[in-house]
Amino acid sequence: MTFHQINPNVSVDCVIFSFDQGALEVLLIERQAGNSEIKDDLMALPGNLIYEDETLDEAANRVLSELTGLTNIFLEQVYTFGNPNRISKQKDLDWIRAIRAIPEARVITVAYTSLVKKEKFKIQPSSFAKKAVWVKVKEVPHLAFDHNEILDKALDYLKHKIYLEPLGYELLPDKFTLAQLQKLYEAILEDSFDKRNFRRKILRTEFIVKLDEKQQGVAHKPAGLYRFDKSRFHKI
Amino acid sequence: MTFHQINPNVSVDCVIFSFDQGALEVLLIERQAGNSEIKDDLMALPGNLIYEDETLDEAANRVLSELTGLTNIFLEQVYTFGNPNRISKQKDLDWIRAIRAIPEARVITVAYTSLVKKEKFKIQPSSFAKKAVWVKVKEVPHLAFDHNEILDKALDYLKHKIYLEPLGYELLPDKFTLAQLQKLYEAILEDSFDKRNFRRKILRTEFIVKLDEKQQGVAHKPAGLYRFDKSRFHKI
DNA sequence: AAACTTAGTGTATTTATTACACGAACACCA
DNA sequence: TGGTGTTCGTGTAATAAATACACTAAGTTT
Repeated sequence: MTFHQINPNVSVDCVIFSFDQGALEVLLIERQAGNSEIKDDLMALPGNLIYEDETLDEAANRVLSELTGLTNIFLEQVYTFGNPNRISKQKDLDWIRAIRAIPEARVITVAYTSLVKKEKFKIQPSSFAKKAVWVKVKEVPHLAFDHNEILDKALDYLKHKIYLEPLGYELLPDKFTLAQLQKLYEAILEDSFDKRNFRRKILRTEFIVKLDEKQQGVAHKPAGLYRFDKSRFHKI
Repeated sequence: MTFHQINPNVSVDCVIFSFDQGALEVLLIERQAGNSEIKDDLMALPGNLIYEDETLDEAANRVLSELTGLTNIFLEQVYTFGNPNRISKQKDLDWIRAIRAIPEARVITVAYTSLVKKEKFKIQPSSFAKKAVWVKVKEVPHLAFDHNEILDKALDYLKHKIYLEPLGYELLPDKFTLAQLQKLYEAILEDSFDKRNFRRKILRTEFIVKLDEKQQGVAHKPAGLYRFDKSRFHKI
């Protein structure tokens, strides 16, 4: 175990999305002020101050892993939030005072985002995260700090990104139906599409390959299963 | 004059683009270490540490104005660079040592960008910028710190942005020809287009209005002049 | 075997993209 | 003043993409 110097002015926050039963979800922690007596009922994005000897990308990975147990996630930078009074709610001030070595330091935070297949990662909260939970994006409560604003920015980022990349690859199980994929697009873009047109458009891109397998155990005509072939991606 | 506390860990850098004679240009400063003896031949993006009591956006505006005289520019955040050894060239270290109160502090920098009509702004370098100059993007030399990387990121940002907004508005004179506009698109996207198709596409968007005026003093058939009507913008 | 539920498919219309060439208008010069 | 040089401005045909729209098929449940 080596020691790391903490930079008191810069933090990272992670906005991790997942997709389950037709709804986008985000990973939140219920923060806990170490061994202090602070009882804190605000949820937050996993985030923390960076070390002096790591890059921002590394910090995001480390912090995410420390707070939620998720490792080897491909995180992308979204935006940096640096309002001097982004920490101003009393609950936030109390929490900062309980947990930080230099509680009065101004902190600017760099937001990162990623998409994970929920079932492939076991979340194991640790350190000051009381627990980590998946919350439907549509049901996210009022969060700590400016974390609602950060979440909104990450959602905007997703909307752009889905035009550039086959995002489903990161969010859906390895084998999926076109109906699932369509629901994913609809959830991210907050829109709805005609089934036939969606299929034609998606299959034209050729990064989706039909398998010789069907859904099982559903009380209706079973859907065919597909998988991604990322190498064939061109553009949606 | 009020005093401001400087945050030693966070800076902003500004990537200001302009367009002249068919080429994109970027605003650079030739930095000078205050009253020190340091002779420094690297050019840099205008940038500096932030104050504790200003937002990042405000810092970008202040720093740009202090170093180049440009004021009231609409700056947008692009990306944040936080590699722990982004300051490692000897020239950069020397310069930092000459100019900064805490030269050993790790600095992460938030990059901002904007587009300006060159002829509308007089650049007036001040403080430690020896002078500020417009340099063609294609002819930018090796810059201080990681500023070439920052410039590249801002260029990528522009490429995306031009699909979403009528960028010419910010870069061209109030009255312009369609050939100028086409050259602008070609410069930003590093591509070339068929004249007829470009015109059809651009005019279809309806945010460009034909004026009852022509170019003057050119040794060929004069082109019609157009202006932007931003209110009509929909999408390219 | 009837009812229920979701899967899977085709066509016609409109709109966008691409590829491509020549006469018109002006300044300049001989 | 007429000829040369230069950029301007325009149309059409072919292909590709987007949109709007409804019924039968294949399973499970009762």
